[in-house]
Amino acid sequence: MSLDLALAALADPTRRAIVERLARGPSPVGELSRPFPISAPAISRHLRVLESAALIVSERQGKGRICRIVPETLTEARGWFEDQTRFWTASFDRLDAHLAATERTEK
Amino acid sequence: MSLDLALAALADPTRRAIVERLARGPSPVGELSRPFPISAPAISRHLRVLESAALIVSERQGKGRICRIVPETLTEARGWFEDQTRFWTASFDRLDAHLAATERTEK
DNA sequence: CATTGACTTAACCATTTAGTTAATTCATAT
DNA sequence: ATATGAATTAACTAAATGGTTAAGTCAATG
Repeated sequence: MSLDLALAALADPTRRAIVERLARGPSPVGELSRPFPISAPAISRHLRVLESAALIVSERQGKGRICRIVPETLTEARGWFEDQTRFWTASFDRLDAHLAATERTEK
Repeated sequence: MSLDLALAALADPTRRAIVERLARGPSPVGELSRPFPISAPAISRHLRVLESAALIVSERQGKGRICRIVPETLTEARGWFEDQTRFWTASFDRLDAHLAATERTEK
């Protein structure tokens, strides 16, 4: 997975809305595009961006095309945030320790 | 917080590296920029992007400027991913239930 | 087998982005 | 008062992005 591609893809509100929709279950392209006031080609390109970021996959189904989410990619991206917030928590703990030590020293 | 701004900011590998560094503790700009092969103005603009996304704050300190992370913003962004993966888990559960129901019916 | 429906590709445009070098600000040290 | 150091602002360029309309693909249907 490329975190670059995933985060860039998710930075766009239209694409994020599409992902939010797909997290609730698969959907054909036509239905996905319904809520948005932009042209079909615009949606098509958003989907391609999401697909090259491996956030979704799609397959033909009759005339149309059905999209579904790739949960693993979302999970991996989530992992980055968890790592960072974990580090921060650790720093916070170290700060606590430092303050405690300082206070002890200054007594 | 704007998830748009936060994710767009974090989509760039240089900025993500800066955040990773700052998650471990505050740092002056000069030290932050050391690992990167780009000019000082380029770093300066990356920092401004991070700051307008509320991912970091900075304050003057003598000649230079010190940056520190804003953990809340990272936490809120993480929340989005948790929400989505939670929904996916729920869908998965529903699929389980559906399959179970189907199997029951077909028996 | 021609038509229709559902998308995608092509070609184009305006805006944003990430980088550059040169000039500027602002606080300390001489 | 001036020079030095740390970083930012200005001005510019090349590439990427998100939108448009018009044309093309491809499976199902009449």
